Amino acid sequence: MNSKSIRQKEIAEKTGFSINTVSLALKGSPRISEETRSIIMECAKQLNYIPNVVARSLVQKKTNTIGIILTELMNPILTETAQEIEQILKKSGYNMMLMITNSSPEQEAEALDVLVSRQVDGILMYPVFTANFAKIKLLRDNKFPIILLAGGDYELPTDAVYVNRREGAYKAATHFIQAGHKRIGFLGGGNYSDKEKQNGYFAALQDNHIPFDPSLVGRVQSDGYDAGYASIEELYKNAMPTAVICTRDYIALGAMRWCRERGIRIPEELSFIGFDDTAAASFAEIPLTSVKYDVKAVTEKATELLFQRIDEKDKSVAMSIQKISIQPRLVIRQS
Amino acid sequence: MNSKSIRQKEIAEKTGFSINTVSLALKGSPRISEETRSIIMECAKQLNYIPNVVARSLVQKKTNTIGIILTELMNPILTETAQEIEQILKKSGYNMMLMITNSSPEQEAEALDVLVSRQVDGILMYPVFTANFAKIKLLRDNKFPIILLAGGDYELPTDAVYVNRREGAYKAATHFIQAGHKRIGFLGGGNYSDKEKQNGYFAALQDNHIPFDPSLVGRVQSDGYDAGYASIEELYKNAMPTAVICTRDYIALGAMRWCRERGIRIPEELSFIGFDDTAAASFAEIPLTSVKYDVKAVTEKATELLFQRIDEKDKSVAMSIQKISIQPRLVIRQS
DNA sequence: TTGTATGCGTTATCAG
DNA sequence: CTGATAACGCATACAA
Repeated sequence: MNSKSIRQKEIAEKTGFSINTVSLALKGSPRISEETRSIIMECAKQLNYIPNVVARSLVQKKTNTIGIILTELMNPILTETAQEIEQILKKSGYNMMLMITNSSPEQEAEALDVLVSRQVDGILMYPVFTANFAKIKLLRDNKFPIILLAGGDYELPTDAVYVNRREGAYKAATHFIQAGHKRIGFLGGGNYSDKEKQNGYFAALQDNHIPFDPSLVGRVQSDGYDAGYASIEELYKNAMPTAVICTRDYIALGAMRWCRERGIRIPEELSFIGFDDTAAASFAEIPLTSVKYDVKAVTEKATELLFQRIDEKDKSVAMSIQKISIQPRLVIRQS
Repeated sequence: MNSKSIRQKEIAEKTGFSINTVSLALKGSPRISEETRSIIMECAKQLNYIPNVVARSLVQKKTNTIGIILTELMNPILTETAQEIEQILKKSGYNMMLMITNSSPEQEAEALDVLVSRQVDGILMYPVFTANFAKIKLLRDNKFPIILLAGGDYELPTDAVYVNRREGAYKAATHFIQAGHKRIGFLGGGNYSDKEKQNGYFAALQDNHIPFDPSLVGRVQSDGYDAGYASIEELYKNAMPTAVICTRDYIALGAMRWCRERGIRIPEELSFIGFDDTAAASFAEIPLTSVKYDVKAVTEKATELLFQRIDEKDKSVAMSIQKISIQPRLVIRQS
């Protein structure tokens, strides 16, 4: 891409060897004599030769690129996911093409198409919902390496590594129950992961023989601080809970602010548990108990699995589909 | 990449046309009759043809890929930067290869090399420091499109779009001075951007004829919440400031917590201003006044400039080097 | 309107 | 140990 781009051809002409010899020498093939190798290397350095990875990818049918599809980046969990994946990939000689879907199925479909046409060696994706499962299944059927970072419960025969949100909510509810709470609220949105959490909450109530009161389940319009602030009032006034599970830390923090402004004491009058164990949870005025999403565990397992799938493409044997579930952990603080 | 990868060749054989005709028809060339075009399109759809962008890139000498180099992703400013850039690039038909340097000059150099060898059409980078300026200059001299997202003050003839941190600190200090503060502290780290802020702080003191007391400048070891918490004590006890400018919101929030735990009232006894206007600043117990880093302005200007540089490569004319400075704005809250 | 020939920069195959 | 030749999949100039 320089003004005069140096190719192997130039250094072949300069040194008098064939292009082939140059190619072999540059990648340190043992078939080339030490002497000519050093001549070629020297010349390459002098001309500031930079290999053209695009050409190499074309002939090797391998781009050393992994596509990452995320719904957004501002969610701290996904930020960390992206960062961790980048670190791991780099160590293994891969680079990362990052696509953000804004939780739009159309953008997700587009991202999949783009990545496939760019010949990425594999894809890690945090799916929007189930909208593109047909497309994903098609890829999977063609042995394309693709791992989902969520949705182990999905009815889709695809590899997935995910945090068991249902279990997280179950643990949160159980924690409240053991502390003597009887009226435990739930505040979340309508998306799939929140539904999973809600199921865990229900299960804990049921296992502990606590009757379910529908008014204890509040709905939130978005998943930010403001939404928590805006939604807690209705839940609080209608159901009078003594504890509330919120599907995101920020929702809990917003709700806690609403309480603070009205003199409702936390945790004496009302307790909270959030999800994801974000930094904000730990340094809130009243540090928030939270269900920790173990990003490192997810990214490590997911990349490991992805690399296995990539290796498999050459061989004929293939592992069966893997659904790897990571257990969440409750980080107990003062809320 | 499918089990049997469909190429233009296959659809040429199937339809009886030449590969060339197929190629032209698929990209909707007007030179192909409507009839054969629809035949070819139909066949392509049926075979689920996916173009090989790698091959296309090789011949066109254009990858439609932009490299993004960031020091990290967990810093909210950089998270937003990455997300915004992705959105803008997508609209213009580009995709993004993301590299994280962990503030290591070695990793930064490596990232530059990788991106160049991958033939990206341009690079946007948030530089670690000045370590790789020779390399960057070399690229720039070869007309490689590269825009720095920081460091307008750097002595480097390269395009840059950045937020004027010096000006931000100047505004913060002036705000305090106008509120009657005489003993204004400064809490920051030793990196380049914090130095710039410190210079703005000095300038404001000087312009308002406030004598400078070295004990008012505190040093922080990292740039997180804990660092602020740990570092405010020394500054407070040694210099007894009535207001403190912190180089990051999190530093301020940590310091504010330390004060709260000791009954120091904010803002009556001690005021704070942070930098970046992060979400955490707005919903802190005492909402934090902060110098807003206008990510959207930076990313929009930077991509615009980058696209111009990319266009220029074809033409012989070239703009002179651009240093675009974005003015920060003080978001005043209750701290 | 369509087909032929050539090239993008590299690696792979097979001789020598 | 080294060199000639053919791929990789697509796009382009030039013919027909």
